[in-house]
Amino acid sequence: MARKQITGIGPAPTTGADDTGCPILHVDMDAFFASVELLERPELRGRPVIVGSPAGRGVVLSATYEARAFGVHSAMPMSRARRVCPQAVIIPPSHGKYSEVSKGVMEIFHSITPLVEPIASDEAFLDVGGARRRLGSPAEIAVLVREQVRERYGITCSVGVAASKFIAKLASKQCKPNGLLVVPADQVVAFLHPLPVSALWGVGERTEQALVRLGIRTVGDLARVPPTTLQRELGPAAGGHLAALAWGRDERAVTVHTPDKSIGNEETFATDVDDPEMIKRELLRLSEKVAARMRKSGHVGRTVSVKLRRADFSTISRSRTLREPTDVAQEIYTTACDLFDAAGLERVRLRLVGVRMENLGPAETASRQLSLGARETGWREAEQAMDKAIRRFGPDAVLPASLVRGRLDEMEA
DNA sequence: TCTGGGGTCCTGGGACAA
DNA sequence: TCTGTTGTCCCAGGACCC
Repeated sequence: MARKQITGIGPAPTTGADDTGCPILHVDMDAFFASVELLERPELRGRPVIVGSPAGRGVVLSATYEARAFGVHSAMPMSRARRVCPQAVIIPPSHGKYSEVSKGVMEIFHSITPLVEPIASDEAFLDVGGARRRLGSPAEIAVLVREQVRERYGITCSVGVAASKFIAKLASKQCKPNGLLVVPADQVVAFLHPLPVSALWGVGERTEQALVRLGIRTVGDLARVPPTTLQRELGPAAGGHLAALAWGRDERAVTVHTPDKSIGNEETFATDVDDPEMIKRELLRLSEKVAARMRKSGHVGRTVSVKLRRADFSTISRSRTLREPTDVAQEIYTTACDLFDAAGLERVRLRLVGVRMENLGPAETASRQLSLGARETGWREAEQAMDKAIRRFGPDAVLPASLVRGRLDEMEA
């Protein structure tokens, strides 16, 4: 889903350009969540529609182009979106629906090439180098993808075609909505250099400010700065990365599978909370959620990380690496509570808490270590039994006692 | 005027071992 | 035995992505 607002003007959208040596497609669904919602509510077509939570502290997840015309964009606080576009129809998100459509769209991509790298529910890179003989040139394949997505799901997408992932991604962004843009290999620099520096991957608000302070506003400006200067100003990794991107150099291949590095959940309270008991109850709920996801995906993790955001939005994190990897909620929860206690934030108003497991590995490893007698508490078996009950009877079938108590408190209140 | 949730990656500092 | 160097791991924080 497009988050960055790219304002630079690229070349006119084209499908007749030379696509020799341009095997990479970046496919990006247009206003994906909003488009999916309009499938069920066609009467809203042509009207400003915002997908996001109508109550509480939320942000815009997706908005139709009619809403964007008023300045609404993804990640904007809902309160502000309502203010700038009061006539917008607001629809609460239904993630299940979006992942259904996303799954189907990814199937279309896989019918074209096995080299598909999903980067979000609504976008993916495709390497179509091996599909030319069967399906035609990359630009022809891009046309085919767009037709198939529209025919099967009635929603539009934009496709960038280029020699590298980075240029293909910029191209799809430039031709939105409902466009197709080929950037020929010999025109990469001409395409790239007029763009604002914020168009580059890795340049967010902070880095843009730092670059503007150096008098760098466009990618062309950036390209003229010696890489050593960029590395000094932005650090060795970011500086080197941007120096390469400014000349269109991006060697990354389309990667079909990247292993998960962490699994976590976080929750923003409806109102700020300073009651340690309530915060720990939330830590338990999040630990249960994270552990269940880990067991479902066959992961164990060694590092427990807790995120705490104060009412003023300042955020701290604390982590601890365990002796043995785990997927047991009770162990995660105990560690999370220790970390919370040690942070010294009792009676500090918090707006968000999060629990994350890092240092992931396959669960078989942990089972082997357990069978060697490393740790036998019975919690793992109990939680596996809980998983079974939940699969059979639904998410509320089994709850830890303290969470049941919390719910009763909420009901009484 | 207010800022979700799920992630990845990088940096820098401290501890520790070789 | 002490000191300096280097590499690795751990931890905290921040920037960035969708």
